[in-house]
Amino acid sequence: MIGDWPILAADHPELAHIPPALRDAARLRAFAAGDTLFHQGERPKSMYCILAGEVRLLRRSREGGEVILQRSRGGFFAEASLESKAYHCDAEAVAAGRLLAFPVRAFREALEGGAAFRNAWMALLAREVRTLRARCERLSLHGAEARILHAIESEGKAGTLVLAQSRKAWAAELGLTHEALYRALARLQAAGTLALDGARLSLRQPGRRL
Amino acid sequence: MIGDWPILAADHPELAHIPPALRDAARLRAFAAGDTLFHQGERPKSMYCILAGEVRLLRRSREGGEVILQRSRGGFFAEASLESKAYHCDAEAVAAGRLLAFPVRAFREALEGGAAFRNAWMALLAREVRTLRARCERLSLHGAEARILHAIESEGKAGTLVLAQSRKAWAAELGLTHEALYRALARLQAAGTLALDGARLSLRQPGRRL
DNA sequence: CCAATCATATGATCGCGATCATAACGCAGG
DNA sequence: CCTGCGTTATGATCGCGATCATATGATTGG
Repeated sequence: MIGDWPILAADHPELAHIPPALRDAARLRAFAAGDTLFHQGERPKSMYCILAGEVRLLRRSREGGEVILQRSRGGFFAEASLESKAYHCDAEAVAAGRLLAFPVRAFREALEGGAAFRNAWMALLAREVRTLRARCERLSLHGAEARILHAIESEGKAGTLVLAQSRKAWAAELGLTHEALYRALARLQAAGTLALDGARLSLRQPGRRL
Repeated sequence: MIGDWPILAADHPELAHIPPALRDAARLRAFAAGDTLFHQGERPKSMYCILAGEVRLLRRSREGGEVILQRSRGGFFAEASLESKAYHCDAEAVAAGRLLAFPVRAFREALEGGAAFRNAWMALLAREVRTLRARCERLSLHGAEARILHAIESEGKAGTLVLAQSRKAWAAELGLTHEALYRALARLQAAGTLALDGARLSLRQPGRRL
């Protein structure tokens, strides 16, 4: 049982609608880099929510091939394990951190039990789908500048995006090396397309005089 | 009201769990290339499921910038519109086709009304999230061959993937030009890594004698 | 308070994939 | 049957981003 829930929920909005019963069933756990959270083939016993650190879902083929299916640096992951009888991949921590483990049974009961939590969960999934689809479109653009502009227009508000992470980490999310990102940002700024102010990226509409 | 529902459901598995009441509220509609299904700012009145054709969700900025948020060639899209008060983007048809329109109100009532449909909907969203996350990881790989192998390992069964589309269309999904895909496939086949048989792509584990 | 580490740059080189061009092939429709 | 279109190829060229290297500023921790 977790004492400082309000503090947790403040930092992690996805926890906001967790009902008390499920909250009481949750367990806080720390993990180290290299830890394995679960193995392919096991039956899902918990639903996990990453609070800090980084976890990867990966599938190993017999020949040693390793395929990363997801990289999570926060929030729920492996949401489909709620319904599935067995994991289809391994979960390995890349960087130490903390997570919340919700027993699958309690999670399902919470979903059955209250419309509020259920709707919040469906909304969370639907938002995630929307974000991911936009990210896929962005990643299938060629050229660093196109991806940057796409990100600002699709994830920012009114042409302004405030980064919640380092530019280096953002580069990885954009499918670029950090060098390519730095250079593209410099080019866009030099061209007057973009205004940079720390974590704040603002589009400056061309042809608009100040 | 739609007469040939069983035929539709056979071709579109995502329709399998739609309850009778919602089924009766659905409307079948044809659209042409260039048609606009909805505009940014409008209140969502329907939940759409594409049966044929292609629809794009896009956001237009004042400066004429156009950002594609999603490209749908089948299945539900804009799932988040169930909860939101207004669309955040336009929906435009790129290729003529047909869609099912479910009134939002009826859809929500169906979700409230029966656990079976609700669970099927949540499972559908969770599966979509999983697929999309894997696709994002794939698109952030550099190199055509790496993306091909990732796709086979993550979407195929036992090292074999059967394409449901043309290779050219698959190239777009992999974020590659068709030329790059053809060449990479030829290279992988020449190297003995991959066996090609029409729409069938099979990994041949290196070192394994037949 | 200094050392270590990481983020932020920027330069030089090289390889891969985008792009443009051309061609064989299969398939559908007139 | 032949025509036309889309898919499957393959060749040649070029530009962008990956990679390796180096340097400075910021942050953290001992």
